[in-house]
Amino acid sequence: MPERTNRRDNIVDAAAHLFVQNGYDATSVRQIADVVGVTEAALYYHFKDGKRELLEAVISCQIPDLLHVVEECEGAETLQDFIVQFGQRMVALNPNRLEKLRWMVMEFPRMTGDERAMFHRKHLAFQNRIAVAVERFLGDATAAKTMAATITCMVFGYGFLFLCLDLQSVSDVKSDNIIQLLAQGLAAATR
Amino acid sequence: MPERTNRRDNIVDAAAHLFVQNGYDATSVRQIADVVGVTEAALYYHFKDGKRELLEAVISCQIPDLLHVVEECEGAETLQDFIVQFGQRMVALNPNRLEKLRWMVMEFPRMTGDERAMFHRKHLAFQNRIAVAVERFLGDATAAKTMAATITCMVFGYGFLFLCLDLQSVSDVKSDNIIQLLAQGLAAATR
DNA sequence: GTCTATAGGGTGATAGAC
DNA sequence: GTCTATCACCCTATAGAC
Repeated sequence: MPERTNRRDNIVDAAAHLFVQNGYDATSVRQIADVVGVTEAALYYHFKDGKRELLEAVISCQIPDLLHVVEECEGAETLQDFIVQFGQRMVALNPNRLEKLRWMVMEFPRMTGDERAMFHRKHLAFQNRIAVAVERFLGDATAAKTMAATITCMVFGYGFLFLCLDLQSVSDVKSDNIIQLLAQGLAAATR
Repeated sequence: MPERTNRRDNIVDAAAHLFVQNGYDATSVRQIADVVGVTEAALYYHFKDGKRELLEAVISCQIPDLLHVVEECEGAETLQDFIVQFGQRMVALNPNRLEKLRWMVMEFPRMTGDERAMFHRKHLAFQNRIAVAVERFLGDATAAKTMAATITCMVFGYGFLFLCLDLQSVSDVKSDNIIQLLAQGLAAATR
């Protein structure tokens, strides 16, 4: 394995881990080099533009891909069932998916236009996939888009508040109850 | 530690602004001192424990207070009306309220248990106030709590995705449509 | 490609004069 | 309370040997 792995990729992986864990500013190039097991100088050979180029590389490979979560729910037979399945799968996601998204929020102000556009493209693809999935229950494309946006706001809002900010440790409201209420409501709103 | 001098408050204000704007790590003590118009040494006289104590002071005065938003909606005559009013007021909030919350998410991992508890207390007060406000439409305290949690997830999710991550600039879904859909749905779910 | 060595500057923090 | 002067350390980045 050591022979076949690309050093550049190793560096990006290490940087990604440290950036997400401690933040870009709190992570030094030295720290990254230590984790990879090379010197700083070697690192600057691979990334001529230094730390910022490293950030760029990390951003483009750290945008979480969640399309598969939508796919897994496409067998649902009712809108209510779809929302429940989707919500439960999203909440059950590997916690480091959320860590990555938290980090995106954190670094967003320092991203370039291109980097932001990359994130937007990926997120819109996700949201559109949801819209397509729910359109068969609604029949109307515009309504489906609004529905998809509503569902994503809900799910990410829960993630940020209850998981990132650890509200779950002090609130007795359970995610299942929120999901049930939302699913029932949104289904009822379309009848 | 006698009373709070005026200077001390000036320092906290300057630090708060810089921390929220650029992040804790990217802000130097020197920078803060420059903005206030004193030297670093003077700053260390007021905050014996240095930069970390400064962060502590900033955290405790930066947790956004949103209770008044709930109060302003308490005249609503139906649940649907309440949600619409509340959602619109939240979206219309001064953008720097959201900046502060974004910053809380950013710095959360480095907060102490006490600092997190302070945030949790304040947020739960907010959420409970919503629960009390909607209880008259539901009659059931548990259902009101779930409803309050759902509404906050929705509103903060919109804030993070569409405002912090600027999804509004690339999505054609408008906040009003999301709010309307949610309000209609949640009202319908209780009938 | 990777190393050693080092430049050049910023950082948090302190001592002691006023 | 505020200053000047200074510390020891860490940072990003580069030059040149191997």
